[in-house]
Amino acid sequence: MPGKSFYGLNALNQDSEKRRIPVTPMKDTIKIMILSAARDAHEKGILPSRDFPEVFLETPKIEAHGDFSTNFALISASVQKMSPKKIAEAVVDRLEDVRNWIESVEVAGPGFINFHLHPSAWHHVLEAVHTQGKRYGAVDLGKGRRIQVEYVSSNPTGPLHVGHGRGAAVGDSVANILSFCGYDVQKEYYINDSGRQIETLGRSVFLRLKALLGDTEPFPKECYQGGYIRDLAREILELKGRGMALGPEAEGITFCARYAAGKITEGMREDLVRFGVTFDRWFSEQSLYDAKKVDRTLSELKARDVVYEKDGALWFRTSAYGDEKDRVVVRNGGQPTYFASDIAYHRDKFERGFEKVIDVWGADHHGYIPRMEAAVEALGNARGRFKVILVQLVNLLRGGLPVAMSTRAGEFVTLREVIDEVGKDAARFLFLTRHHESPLDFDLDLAKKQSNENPVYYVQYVHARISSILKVGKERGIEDASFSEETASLLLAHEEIQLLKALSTYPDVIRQGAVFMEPHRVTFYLMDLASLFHAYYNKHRVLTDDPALTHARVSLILAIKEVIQNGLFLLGVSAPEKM
RNA sequence: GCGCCCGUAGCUCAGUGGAUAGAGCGCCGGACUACGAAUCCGUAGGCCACAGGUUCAAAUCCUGUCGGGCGUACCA
Repeated sequence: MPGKSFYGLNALNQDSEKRRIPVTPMKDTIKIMILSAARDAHEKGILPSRDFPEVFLETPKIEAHGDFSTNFALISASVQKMSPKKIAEAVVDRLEDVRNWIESVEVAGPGFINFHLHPSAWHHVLEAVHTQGKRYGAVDLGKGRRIQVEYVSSNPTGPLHVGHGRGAAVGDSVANILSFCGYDVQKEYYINDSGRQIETLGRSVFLRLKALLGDTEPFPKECYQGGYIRDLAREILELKGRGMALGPEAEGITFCARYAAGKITEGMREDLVRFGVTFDRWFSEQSLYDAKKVDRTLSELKARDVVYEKDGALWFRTSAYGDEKDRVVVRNGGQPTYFASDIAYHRDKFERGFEKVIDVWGADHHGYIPRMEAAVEALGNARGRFKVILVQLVNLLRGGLPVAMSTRAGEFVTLREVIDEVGKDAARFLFLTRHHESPLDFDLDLAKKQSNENPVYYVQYVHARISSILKVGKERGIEDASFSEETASLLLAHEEIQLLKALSTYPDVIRQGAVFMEPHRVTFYLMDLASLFHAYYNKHRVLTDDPALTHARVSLILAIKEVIQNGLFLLGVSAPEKM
């Protein structure tokens, strides 16, 4: 116990030590200032209650309201039974500006406390970015805890289309952000390589195969219509000869199903690699059956007494866990439903030791969420350990007009085609320019445009531009761009302070992106930062006649480059040196 | 019918209860003999769908209404 307080004193008293730990974001430091001022006011008997709310510090939209502002006094009013203004004044009177950051503090409006900081306060941000480098913004939320993100998981019955691309972009970026924030993340793809759909796939290919040999039987509507089915049939014909089509149907279908599913899965894997998405594991549904895990799951459900028989089928009492009705897990006839294997799959995930399990689903599956949550809970896992991220659909446009897509007719624009046409970077970035639950118009023509209409290049251009400046700088003999307190203090232009402020909020953006699992926050942040940089660039020269100022500015743009690169990486987008 | 998501500038969208609601695009007018003009600067544009409620404070939370999307299978 004595050690603890000693440590605290020690850390506060040594000025030089203090300077070496600018790692604490500015906001936290100011929050602590406010709290200790409030405590002090309480001890002096000015504030009656010692029950203080959490301090929210925000950056006001209006510059006249300061660099930071807090509603602390307002939300304390009811507890303290005092007017917000009086509380605010009591706090302001006792603020101890240990780091000498504060230029002025004022009580404004109904009781806001507004902080105006010295420009020098912001220079520490630059130090933080330089010392932390690639780790800048990496708030440790996960502390090494294991989390799994499962995404795409498209059935191997046809190629990936644009909608899957959005799911891939969102899932992959969420996984990246969580990983950056200290979680031990596993990226997984679930392959539905079993059941009725796969049988239909096999039948489709088998029938096309027979047709190749002159069979005139009409092709059923419920079969997969796409041209890729014929291609697969041709491959099989080449591989196995005519015997396959003429032999027993059941065997033919089974072979075709397995062959087609394997081929299609392989194709999806290749498309995803081109898209910059790689998984740690591809998990086969069939493997659950092979390992008897579906059976064992059903036994466990029986043991837990959450299933019952009715009309010859086995029902899961999901309604007892918030679902609107009970669901069948084994059909009349003994066939397990997909729900059964999904339960087994999620049981397996938790058995593998993940503390949290995230599924990224298309919005058309949202009706499935309550039953899956019910299942997870019925198996003894706390509700919060399972989360579904819903991704809304994508409307594909070309020049503002919708591109006709019909999955059933087999006419759709594949993800592969989109990547080939607009490029991986543009596609991934644009998929992340919306909240994932908001529908997205994806315009192929716009995605290709190398103009201000296309935000990808706007952000990447910052990186290329800075790289270019650094190159020129190097030619002029500027080698050292490391942080230095003396030169950093020369960064006093309004645009420079704005950039430093923007850099200081990056950790917050990342934290929110991780907590809410919303990568679009990073996208928007990057566009804002890019905008500030471009404005700065057009107004000020980085490479000047003044060596000290040049050094300061080079170290500033280096920090911007670092953050841009880092943010783009989290989105799965490259940061080019040249464009 | 019931459930979920959405309704914010002409268009596409941000906005975890805070002060005067923000971007981009589009329109119009400007800025390169200097580090990359894929850039920048300047105007204009709003009953945050509507009506109540909660509170010091609501685009944000609650209830209802209207409009759009999706779901509501012994399909996935």
